[in-house]
Amino acid sequence: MLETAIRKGLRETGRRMTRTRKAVLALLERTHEPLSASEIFAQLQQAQVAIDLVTVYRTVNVLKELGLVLQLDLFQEGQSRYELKEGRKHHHHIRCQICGRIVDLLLCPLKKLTKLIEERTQFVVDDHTLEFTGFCPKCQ
Amino acid sequence: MLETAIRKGLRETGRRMTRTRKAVLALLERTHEPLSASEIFAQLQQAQVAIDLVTVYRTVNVLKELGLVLQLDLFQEGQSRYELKEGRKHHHHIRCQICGRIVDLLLCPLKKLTKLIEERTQFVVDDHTLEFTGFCPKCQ
DNA sequence: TGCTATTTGCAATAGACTTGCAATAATGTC
DNA sequence: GACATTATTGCAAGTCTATTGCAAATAGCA
Repeated sequence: MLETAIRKGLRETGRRMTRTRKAVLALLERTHEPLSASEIFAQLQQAQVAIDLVTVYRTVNVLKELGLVLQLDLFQEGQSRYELKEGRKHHHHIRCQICGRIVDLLLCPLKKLTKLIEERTQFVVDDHTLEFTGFCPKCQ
Repeated sequence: MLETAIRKGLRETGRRMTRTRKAVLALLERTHEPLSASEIFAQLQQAQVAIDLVTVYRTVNVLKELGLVLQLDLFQEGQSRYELKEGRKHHHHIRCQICGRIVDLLLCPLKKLTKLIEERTQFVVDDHTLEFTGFCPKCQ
């Protein structure tokens, strides 16, 4: 179970498993799209979980620090989204400009490119974002 | 000269060439890194150009609408940057996490990938971001 | 030069996210 | 299981980026 593994990570960094952390984790676990802080807040409110938006921000940041959650900044959305890492492979996303639906792209073509960039620029590449926008089948 | 071409684009959309638009354009023309609104504001202040930050935002938005300027959202920077398009090829960037230096990557490997994504997801792909972070030679 | 519509600056506002602090709750110890 | 310690929460306030309303200034044309 996910919760037990996470409890361990929390304890190791002097942190505690709390009602609100459980709730955020459970929500991310049952949701199959990356969620923004305000979406997490709204969904938990609807599920009768008492939580403050501030706590949502603090929670996703803790989960990010523990390496359990990934922060995404999609193309010109103006807010971050969060998704559970939980054994998932590195991947990217495409978002529909009309309905906002986000679909995972289970591929990353950038290993070779990263090497090329390191050679050309003498940078050490640390991370990258690659996000697409477009129009989904329903909205075309 | 760039200004004459731009004056035309402005007139065609019922707009005017103004002191502040000239100043922003000239700054972007002589700068070789994408600039944020607050950087444009600060640099113009230093150059004794009287301009309000609001006007900077409005100006870059107009230039974007005219297709003269590109808006970039680099990886987790929390602000947009703008660069002159002016006959430049589509390209991407890498930013140093230490000193913030931004270097152009004069390549884009995504044509084939875009096609593949369209086949797999049935989306029509409209745009993409691809930005790298890392450590530049001086900061390693 | 003068007229009119566009643009500007200022103040106020919006939205995402963070911080300070007192109150609350989770964990280890007895 | 109760207690003490320390992390966490909620609330209010603050920060930062960006936008909007409106009166005053100014570009472009006759």
